[in-house]
Amino acid sequence: MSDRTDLLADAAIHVVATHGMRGLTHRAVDARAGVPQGSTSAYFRTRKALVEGLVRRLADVETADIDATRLTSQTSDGPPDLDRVAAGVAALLDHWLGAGRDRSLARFACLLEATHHPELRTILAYGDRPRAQARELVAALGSTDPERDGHDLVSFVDGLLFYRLAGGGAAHAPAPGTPESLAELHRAALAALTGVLARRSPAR
Amino acid sequence: MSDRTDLLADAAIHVVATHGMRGLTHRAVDARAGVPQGSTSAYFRTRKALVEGLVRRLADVETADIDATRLTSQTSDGPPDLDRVAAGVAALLDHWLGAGRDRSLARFACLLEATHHPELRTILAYGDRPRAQARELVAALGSTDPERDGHDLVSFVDGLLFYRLAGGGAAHAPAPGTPESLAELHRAALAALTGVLARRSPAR
DNA sequence: ACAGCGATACTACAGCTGTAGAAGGAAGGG
DNA sequence: CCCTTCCTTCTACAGCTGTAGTATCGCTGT
Repeated sequence: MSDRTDLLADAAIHVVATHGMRGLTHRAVDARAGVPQGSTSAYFRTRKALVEGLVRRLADVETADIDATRLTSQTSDGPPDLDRVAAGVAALLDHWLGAGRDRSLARFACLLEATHHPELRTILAYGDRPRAQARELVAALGSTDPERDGHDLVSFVDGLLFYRLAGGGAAHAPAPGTPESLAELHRAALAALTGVLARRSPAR
Repeated sequence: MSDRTDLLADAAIHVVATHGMRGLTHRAVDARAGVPQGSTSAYFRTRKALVEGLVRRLADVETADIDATRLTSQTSDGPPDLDRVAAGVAALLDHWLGAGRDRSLARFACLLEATHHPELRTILAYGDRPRAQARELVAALGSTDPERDGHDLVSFVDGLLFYRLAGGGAAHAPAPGTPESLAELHRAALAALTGVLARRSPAR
């Protein structure tokens, strides 16, 4: 994929994050990317192609993000520890809420879209990386059924993310990037992990 | 609100569920509702009004749903029991995945939309009923901080719902309405409750 | 220098969408 | 019986969107 393609796809992600799928038009992307009108239309001849390009880019960037955050082997000395894992999850969540906010919003929008466009779904699975990591994580923490527990963990974490992005009031939502946010997310992540792993040990 | 308005709003909900926010046009609603072209445009003069009508209807119907499912005092004899509460949550989830699927999808789409339209957010809070119930629930189960725990519970449950509607593969997803589905959801709900309440008792 | 070529930029146009206003028609009061 | 009033249906139209075709530019190798 060329340089221009990525630039446009990134602009498209921002457009979706700020104006929703409805706002995603060739011209809006041109405007956002600061390129002459018609460029997006030239690179992505149809709207379907544009959406697919956007999703593909999303998958690329977020997969890299996830890989960069080695949750388990982070400072690989010592045995896996619930608290440390929760801190890792919290850091990732904080990133998705702060710097990665646009991408998170775009991702949720695309997931919804994927409901009636199965081909998007497979791209948005991110090569199974999130779930693989979740499995790895719960397995390391002693899960008796990593497949199921990993699945649950991902769903809880995504729920947390969605809820803070678009759901509840701002009651329990300190600004991302701050220590308070990290502490809050750490607590919530711990709750998620605890619930998921409850059938192994009665938790701390 | 008149009879016609509700009919149109319901059609709009279905349109959003099947074609996304992007597919929500006056004419698409006309078609879906089986009314002559122009009707929707007459009842909801602008698109903004249409979306607001849709959201208001969503709030009405779903609030009724929630109120109908008295999770706590359901067969109010006996003390509140984690397992029984989980069963109640599972029943609600199953309803949202099955009969209420369209409404759930529309709700998520609107929540995303509400990110840049705050006035929708307040309507979609459903008069705080879901969170109030969650608070009530965790309080009855002995939470030391019902506000926070209720918040977490709602986010976990919504995550579960989103994930099964639009997220993961069909691995752990039996058809709604079946006993398997209820059992699966019961298990997941129990995990959510356990995690949220972990700091009170080390759970069953 | 220049022909060829790929990448980029521009333009055209058909169809869709949002919106408003006019026309038609049933219900109720006098 | 007719007039008024409200509800419903129809029509018009401006602007936006998706798409494809044409023009322009800059580089490459010869």
